[in-house]
Amino acid sequence: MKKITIGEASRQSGVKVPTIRYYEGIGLLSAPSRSEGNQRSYEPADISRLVFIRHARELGFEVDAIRTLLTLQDDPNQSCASADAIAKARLIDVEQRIRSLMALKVELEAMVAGCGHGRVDQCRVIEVLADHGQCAHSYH
Amino acid sequence: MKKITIGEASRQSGVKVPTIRYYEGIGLLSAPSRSEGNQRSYEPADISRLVFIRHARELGFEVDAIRTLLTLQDDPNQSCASADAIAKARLIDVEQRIRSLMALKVELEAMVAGCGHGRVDQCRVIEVLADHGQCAHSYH
DNA sequence: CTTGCACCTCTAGTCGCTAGAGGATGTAGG
DNA sequence: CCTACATCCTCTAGCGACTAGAGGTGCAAG
Repeated sequence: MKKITIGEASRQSGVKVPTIRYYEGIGLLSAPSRSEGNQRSYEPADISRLVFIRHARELGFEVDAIRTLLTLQDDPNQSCASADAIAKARLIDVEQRIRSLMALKVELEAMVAGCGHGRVDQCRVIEVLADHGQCAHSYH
Repeated sequence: MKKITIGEASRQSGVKVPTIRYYEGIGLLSAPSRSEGNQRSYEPADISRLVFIRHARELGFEVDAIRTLLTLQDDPNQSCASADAIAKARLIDVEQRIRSLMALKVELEAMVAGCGHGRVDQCRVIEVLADHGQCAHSYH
């Protein structure tokens, strides 16, 4: 039952101090009790919640999605269909992003390979950017 | 020498009208001449510049990087080493992003596959987020 | 001449934080 | 007990790259 300060909570959860306060402000984390001197005092459950949030953020889930996931976590009797849907949507998004980035990689490689370190008027980087028709791929 | 309105410039360049004004505001695009009635009047060169900007943005270049690329384009006597460096940095960034996203994809796939559409207390999505140790990869 | 769309400027909002000011509290050493 | 210093508090403003909306003007077709 020892009190966990915000700094300690930050160290244990890996979430920065101002970010913890920010999460409280937007209602992702409920306001903890306060010490005599008005300092936040966290409990182990809050640390778990912060780890959950951090992990979800690292996986690219938006704050709104995390809010939904957290309400699901709080009530384990619900169907997990929502959580499943959120994860699936995120997966589709990630797959799309990977495809775009792969195409982009090809294009950048061609740009860099084409650049002979001469003057700008022979530079493929500039040329490709100026004229979309030069693109290796026209995915965008 | 017909005047190109901002709407027409938008259609031809693929850059939205408010975004064109925004680019003017941040100095990416110089302020065009105005009509009698104070309406912006663009020239073909402006459209090219907008296409250049749009293309670079789609490739993920930041506005600051584009600013540099544009000054290079304006003065073709310079060495293209800067443009080359910008493109190379971007390539490295893209490769890193692809690696992260691939690892993330694996993790999301495991989550979604593990979800039996039952109740939340058996849901792998929630479980994995709550306990980092469950991760397929610990890259983050 | 009116209708209605496109244009104008300006401000404020988006997202997920991050930085800094200016002050209070808590703790360790002397 | 005093001082020094880290940590905490609240509040506001800033980031990047736009986007949305209010409130008003210009212009072209019917």
